[in-house]
Amino acid sequence: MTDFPPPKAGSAGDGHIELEKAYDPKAVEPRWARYWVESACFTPGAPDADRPAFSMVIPPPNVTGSLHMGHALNNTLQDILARYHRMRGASVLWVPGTDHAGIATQNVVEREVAREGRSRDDLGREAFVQRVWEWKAKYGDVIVNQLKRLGASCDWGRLRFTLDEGLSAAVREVFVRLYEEGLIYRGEYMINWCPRCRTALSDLEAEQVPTRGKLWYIRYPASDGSGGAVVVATTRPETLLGDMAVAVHPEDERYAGRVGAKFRVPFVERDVPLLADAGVSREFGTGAVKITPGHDFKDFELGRAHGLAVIRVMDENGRMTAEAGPYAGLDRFECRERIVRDLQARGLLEKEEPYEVLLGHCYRCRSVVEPRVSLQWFVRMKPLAEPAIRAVKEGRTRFHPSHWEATYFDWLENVRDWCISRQLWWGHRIPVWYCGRQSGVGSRESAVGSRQSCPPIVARETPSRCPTCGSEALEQDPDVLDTWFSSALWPFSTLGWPVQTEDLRRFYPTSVLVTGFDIIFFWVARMMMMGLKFMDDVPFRDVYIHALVRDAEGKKMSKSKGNVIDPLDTMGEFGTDALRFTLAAMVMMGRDLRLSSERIEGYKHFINKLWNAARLVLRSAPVEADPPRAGDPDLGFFDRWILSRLEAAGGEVAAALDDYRFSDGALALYQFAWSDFCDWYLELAKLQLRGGGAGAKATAGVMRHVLGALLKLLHPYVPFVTEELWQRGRFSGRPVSQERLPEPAPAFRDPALEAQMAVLQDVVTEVRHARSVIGVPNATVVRLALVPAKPEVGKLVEEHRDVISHLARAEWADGQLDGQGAKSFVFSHGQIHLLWSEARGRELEELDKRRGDVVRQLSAVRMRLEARDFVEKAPAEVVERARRREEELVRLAREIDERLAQLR
RNA sequence: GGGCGAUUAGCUCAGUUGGCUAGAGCACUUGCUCGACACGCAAGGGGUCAGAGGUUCAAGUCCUCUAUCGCCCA
Repeated sequence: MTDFPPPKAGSAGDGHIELEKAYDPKAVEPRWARYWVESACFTPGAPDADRPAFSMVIPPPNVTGSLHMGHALNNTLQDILARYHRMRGASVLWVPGTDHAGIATQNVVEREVAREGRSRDDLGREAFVQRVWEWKAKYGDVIVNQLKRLGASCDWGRLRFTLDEGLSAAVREVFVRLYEEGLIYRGEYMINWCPRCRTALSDLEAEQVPTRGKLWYIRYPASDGSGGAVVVATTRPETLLGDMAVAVHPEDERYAGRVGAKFRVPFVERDVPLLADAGVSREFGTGAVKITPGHDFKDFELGRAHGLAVIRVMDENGRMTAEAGPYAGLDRFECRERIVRDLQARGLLEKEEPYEVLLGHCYRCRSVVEPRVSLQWFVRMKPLAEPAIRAVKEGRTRFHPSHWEATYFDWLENVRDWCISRQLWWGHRIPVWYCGRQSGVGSRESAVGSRQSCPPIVARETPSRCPTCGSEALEQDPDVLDTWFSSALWPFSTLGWPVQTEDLRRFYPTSVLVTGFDIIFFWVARMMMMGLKFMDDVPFRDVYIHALVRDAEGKKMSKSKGNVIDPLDTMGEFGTDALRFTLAAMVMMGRDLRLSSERIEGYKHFINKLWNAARLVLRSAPVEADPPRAGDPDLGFFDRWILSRLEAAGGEVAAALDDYRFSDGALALYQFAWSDFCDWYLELAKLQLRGGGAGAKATAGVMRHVLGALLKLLHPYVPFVTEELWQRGRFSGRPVSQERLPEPAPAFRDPALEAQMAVLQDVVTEVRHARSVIGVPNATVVRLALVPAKPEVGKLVEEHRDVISHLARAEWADGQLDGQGAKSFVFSHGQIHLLWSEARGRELEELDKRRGDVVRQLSAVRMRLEARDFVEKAPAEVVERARRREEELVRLAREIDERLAQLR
């Protein structure tokens, strides 16, 4: 392990340490980020029977990417878990890596090449792929470095890339085995095609977006020259060039008797039959629809059922083919306009009306995708989906929050086969070879009834000759696999599979996957399928699904809207810890999180507060101060109180994080640190230290102990400031990231004492309130008398007179102050009298106001107590509480009335 | 069309299996250079828990319906 970064000067040298007045994250964070990476302290270490394994794989960001708020959230949450479990003593492995992101990366490099005035075809496949690798070598680490800067405690030595050798071997192995088992097949089907990217897409990659379009009503004249016609409604008139039929619902009387008649498709002058098919909706348009088996999903199926031929009128660039007759060579959208114009000219356009259509858009380039018949590779999903459904039903993998299971089931239960081939150059080349020069590999649209005589060779190792005929003229399938195909293997491919590694044995299944709901289908479900298929076990025990980061108005952040909050800017302005804590505190189960820089600034203040609390502790309590022991008689009331509160806070954080309630843990620590520790304990500790003696020594020990424990508990959330303070405070010779979280120490828990403290806090607050009401200046020490409502309160107040007097800036008057012009206040624990006659106070209004509250509450409590069945049916304890409350309110009312009578 | 999730203070959100006076942060008002911190301290104002009905001794919490908003799938 490398040495700590050099400590700042400024220590007093006698065990008391002086810190700067304010925390400066910029001066601290880069140092620790570098140290954590260089010291390689986040490796899981050697196997150890005493240390349970905790593992995660990072959702690999695209190599083209740069850190956005979604990454910041996702990785902050993972890092909290990693650091928390590491500090709980687990052997933690968090595997980092990046994704080659086929289309996205290819697009980026294509644009780069285009700036040189060339296309990828100009370069040729090999040279282009080489360019992409060069690009990756140059820019591929950008996001990795940003993750390091975020503090992500990954085992950076195990950084993986989906196109690495090992991961490629995994991809080949999976492909071959699925092929051998008949779960991968090649066939000619309707797929989504992006004419811009010139590749097939899976169903998921074609996003259905409601789009404003039109519905055109087109007349197809009867072929018999009778002058009859059928009118069809369509949103895509240009496809009529590929029409092979017109279809109606079999029970639609409007077309009764006309089924079987022929009609003429305009422009191509093709005679097509009127078919009856129950799949046709009678409500849509005229009830008659055109059937284009080559360019529509439904029509393709319908065409198969009725034995219609498939013709393609559009090519891979979205241009019209020779089959489009007079329109050949036109772009698809231009063609649509021309067709509509020409229909109008021929009087074949009945009408057009506005219509909202669901249009598939390429999820990478936003182009409108075209349904297109082509020869592609597919994964048969049903047999893989079934075990994935069962694993979640049986609770072998659990979703958090669990309602996402419904989404998961819904997709898997209706899943369709997955088109996995992509007509790209950047990715895992499909491990299939075809024998013979004439195999027609390149033309994926003519392979039906292909001339090749030898079966395709599907192999893990690149073959040198055809096993069937011995020919050496082999050609590899030109396509690459869908990027998500390799992502699906990520939980085991990163651990070494197909080699049976030690890592696989130790860390598979991983403990939890942390990801956003938007990739449940794309990624989570597919990993489940592949993990169960090839590892015979689920890939992760838990799936924690978090929501999206939005702007303050709840809108999705996007560059075009200009509402993006850049995590890197934020980290520079407020500090990484502030950003991390904000994200963790705001992430509520399954709900979007509305981020604003005000919010982050607020938590920056918290970090500074922590810094200053440490500043006080480190300057006041020497390094050598002994940690507290339960039962030590030197421990004061308030020492025991803060130790008890610390126990509670530690327990809350652990319970919260074990349950993925990140925000509950964060808020518990926020409350503990700010309210309990700073506002109350440290103020009391100052007093205690001034008293000197054994009590002061014990308090110094408690101050350091609680600060140390707080730093550990906060460390998973805010690693930088805690690491800095741990080191500056000389808490141990190791980084806090390598420390163990405090073990639960139930001996320090003391709920009865906490209840007493709550009474004291009420008393102090009440005196402060009274001062404020009657306008006593802050600096003035006021004379105070207190009449306790109960003997216990009196005893408690007596024991802590000095403390109350200090915190409330008051000095005790002996005996009553009545009749000396004192102002009086009535509250739950008694009456307060303040000697203050200078200014006209607002005592009367205050008493009146309080009287109103008391009367209202009293009537509510009485109503309950007098209700017929309450006393009989409610639990005894609830009834008892109500009775006590009633008594208290009666007393308050009486005392307020007495006082008011005196005053009036 | 099917599904999921919301609706609580000006804003963003908590609120376990129904049970004390519905909480927090931010914002707001007032007063503060008391030896950690103005990135702060102290005190305070602010809510018919979307609406209607029901179950119950008791509903922000459970059930039904309505309204509005968001997301996913087709």
